[in-house]
Amino acid sequence: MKKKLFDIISFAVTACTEKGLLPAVDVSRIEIEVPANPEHGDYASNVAMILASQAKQNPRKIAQTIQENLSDPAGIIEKTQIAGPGFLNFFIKDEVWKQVLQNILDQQDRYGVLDIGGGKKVQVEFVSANPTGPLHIGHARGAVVGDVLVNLLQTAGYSVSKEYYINDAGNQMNNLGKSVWYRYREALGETIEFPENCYRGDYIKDISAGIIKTDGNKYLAANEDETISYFNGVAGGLILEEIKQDLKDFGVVFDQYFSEKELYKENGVADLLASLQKQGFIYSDEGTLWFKTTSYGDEKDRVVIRKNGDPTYFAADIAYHRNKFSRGFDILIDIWGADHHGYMPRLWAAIQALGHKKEDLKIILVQLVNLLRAGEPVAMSTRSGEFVTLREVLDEVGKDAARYNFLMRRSDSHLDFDLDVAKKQSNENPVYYVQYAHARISSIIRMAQERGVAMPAHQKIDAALLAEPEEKTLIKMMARYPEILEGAAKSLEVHRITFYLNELAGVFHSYYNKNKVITDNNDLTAARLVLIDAIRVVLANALKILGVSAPEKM
RNA sequence: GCGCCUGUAGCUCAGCUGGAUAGAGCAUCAGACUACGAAUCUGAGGGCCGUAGGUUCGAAUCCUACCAGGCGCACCA
Repeated sequence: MKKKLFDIISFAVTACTEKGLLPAVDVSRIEIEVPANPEHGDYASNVAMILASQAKQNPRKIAQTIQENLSDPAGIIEKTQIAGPGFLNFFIKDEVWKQVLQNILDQQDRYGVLDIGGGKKVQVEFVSANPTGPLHIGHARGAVVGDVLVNLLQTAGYSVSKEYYINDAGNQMNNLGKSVWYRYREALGETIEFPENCYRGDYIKDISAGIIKTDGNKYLAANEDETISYFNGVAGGLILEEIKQDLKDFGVVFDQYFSEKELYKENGVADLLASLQKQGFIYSDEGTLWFKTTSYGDEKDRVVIRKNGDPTYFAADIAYHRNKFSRGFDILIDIWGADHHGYMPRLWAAIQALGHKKEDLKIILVQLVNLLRAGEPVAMSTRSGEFVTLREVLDEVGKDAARYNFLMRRSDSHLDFDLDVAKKQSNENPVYYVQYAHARISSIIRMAQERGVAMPAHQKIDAALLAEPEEKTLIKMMARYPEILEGAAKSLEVHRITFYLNELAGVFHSYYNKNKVITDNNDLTAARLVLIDAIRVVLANALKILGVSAPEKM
């Protein structure tokens, strides 16, 4: 709809220019928006105000000139008006709005599918937690945001792949093996002073107990380094499997798990660094290799090879991102916890050195979750083993409520997650509000069938009967659903869908309380059944993007 | 000290990338089931959009400086 109006307006502006009424002007900056106040029309454009400075004329006068030169071959405009400082307001004919009901019910679950992505290949990398312990509630937010973003971009016409980067080549993994090793010896009777940098969670004890069960105490006599390295692999594998299962139950299934170790195969990292050094992006200083990230705006250069010869995490990450691009992705999206924000400039520097544009790597920061219990902050740390796992939240709050909860806020705003409130599973939880609307509609349709009123063919209803204000509002809101998705996809802001859903459900509930769907008037009943069926489709489509179920009964 | 994020109703947050009279939910108060599902609805109160300047037809939104909170500032990941 916006697009149609944009064409009409720019056509009119061109006509004015040709007639010499307006100088040649740039039309690209004009905007078409939905006014907050319905008295201002269905859509409003700021053309005249934008053009005012270019054309050096009074905006209201320009608006009038444009208004007089509008042509509307498809006949969608009921009337136009000039208002305020020079807005050009458009009122769309009722018949045009009613047409969206047909569109929705013709397209069903395809309604809202867009082609703005043009099939471009996008990769979204998220969660990517080290397999040193189970996922906790802090990881859950990033998991949901990433998963929903993928769904959204797919709906918008991108070809999207979701990837989990397994950070399994560094010190932390070694500490994991060590932790298991200490617990192993402890379980076999030794008294152990547990080191500071080891993981203390109970899951470590479970893993060592498992090893004892199958292999007994034979590692006590074995080479310690080899044993730790072996335990490391065992523990990492087990934990990763658990992570995958937790994510799956949370509705998140990755297309690809990528191990950091892959990058080191066939000297991959070293070769890349050598070639970058040849190009002058890397220099050596007393046995340390530095990447010149400052030449791309970072505040200081960064080490890639330490004095002791070991590559840094950053070195591997450069190789990783080159690997991603080499797989043919046009756009990369990384989702990080906001505490890593300081890392952004150096990674952008790296991909630019590799010949890519900064815009080709988008980084979404997800603020950390502030965990509360009855209003009191809860300290969390993987190392100490004090944390609330994703699994616990899933078991107690449920997938739908947990996911919806994380989608209620912009990702870069801080989020308080109060366990006592979330676990209550009360109607304070907004997810039920939306699901209830869907269940209610399903129930009405069921009821109609029980009373012998079949769902009418949507092409045959008399849409003019839908004359209640709420009915018009509902239809217009549904017509805007694709525009909401487009805005969310372009800005990578998934929370917009959530807010849209709340609003749509709200208008429906209000409508429901004022009007009966099943009435004595057969034509009216038919029209209203079609209306609510369309609402049901839109609710279900949007909920599907969020990965939240649309129940027919609750 | 430097950098990033945030500051909007008592609380938790939106505000469509600069638009018309700043909106929801929760909480408070007053109402609505012999009606397709009351997990719902109707109404009321509640605001110096952190502060001060600037940009322009127009600012919660953009710029600058302060203030407050969070997070970073490793040859950790």
